[in-house]
Amino acid sequence: MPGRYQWQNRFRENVCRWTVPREVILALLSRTTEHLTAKDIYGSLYSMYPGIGLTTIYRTLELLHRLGLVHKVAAGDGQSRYALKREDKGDHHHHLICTKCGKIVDYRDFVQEELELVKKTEEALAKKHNFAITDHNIEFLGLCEKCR
Amino acid sequence: MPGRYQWQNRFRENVCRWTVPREVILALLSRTTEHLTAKDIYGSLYSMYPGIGLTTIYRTLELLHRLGLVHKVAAGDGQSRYALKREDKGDHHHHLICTKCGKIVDYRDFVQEELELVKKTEEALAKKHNFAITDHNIEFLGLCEKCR
DNA sequence: ATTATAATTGAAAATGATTATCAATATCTA
DNA sequence: TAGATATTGATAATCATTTTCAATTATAAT
Ligand SMILES: [Mn+2]
Ligand SMILES: [Mn+2]
Ligand SMILES: [Zn+2]
Ligand SMILES: [Zn+2]
Repeated sequence: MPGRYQWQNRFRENVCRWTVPREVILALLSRTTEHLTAKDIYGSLYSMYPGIGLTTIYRTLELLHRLGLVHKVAAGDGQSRYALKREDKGDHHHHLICTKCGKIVDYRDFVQEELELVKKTEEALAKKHNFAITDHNIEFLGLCEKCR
Repeated sequence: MPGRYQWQNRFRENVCRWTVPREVILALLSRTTEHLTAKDIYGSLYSMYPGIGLTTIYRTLELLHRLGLVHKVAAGDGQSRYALKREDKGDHHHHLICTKCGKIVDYRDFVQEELELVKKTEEALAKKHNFAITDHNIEFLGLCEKCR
């Protein structure tokens, strides 16, 4: 349980309670580097925690997203996918997405170069269009090995 | 009607018929630079063409996307938005997206630099992960002037 | 021009992901 | 420990998009 105490604190700051479903969902997310759908999570948790509600999973993921603990990615196949943000600074990455099956691959090649460009662009755009920019996506779309 | 004949030909090549709904939808898309939802289109067309079905709009947009005539963008607010691809080479652009209201702003600043990096990254990733890459997205997310 | 074929349309119903409701329960604070 | 209130899970509701299917229309062949 990597950041368990940090998580608890983050929750308390926001008047959120530390509950079993939340702990179990965070634990699952921290055990994988994959990008999971709500249903993926529901399925994985079922053996350890039958009775957990899909609704709770959606609510928890939304909360974690609001607290900035997870990334939420739209793979274009209709469902959202979630992955835990790692505290590790060098973890920033971008995505390669299969538009057929929704698979998401993290990549870190050239990310440093991309980030420099992103920073420059972001500043210019924020000013020019009066946007409060909070995030960016760089993603390549196509068909994965299995789906092509 | 900018590319009307090109469109007709593109349709014929694909055993697709040139119909009134398709012409009207393309005409509408070619009159604006905005990114429209299926419902936006349905609403705009209603006066000129009452009786058009929302289903037909979805089907046509999907077809246009398959033929490579429109961009399909997921603004993260649940609906997809569509914009006609311009034949003009210099039209390539990336997006600034409001996560609250779904507004999409095209930007062309720094796009040249971005494209060089994109090209390099795309080649490396395609080889490394055995993906057939067909497209890319570079988007900045945040709140627009009205929504912040 | 007429006809035959197959693509297209639109209404209605179905789907599938996500959200809202609400009574029961669990967590936290004092 | 007890009370205040945040959270849960079952259920129903939304909402965008798809599917079905009989009627209509565009195109190719006569
Ligand atoms: Mn990722
Ligand atoms: Mn655009
Ligand atoms: Zn795939
Ligand atoms: Zn906005």
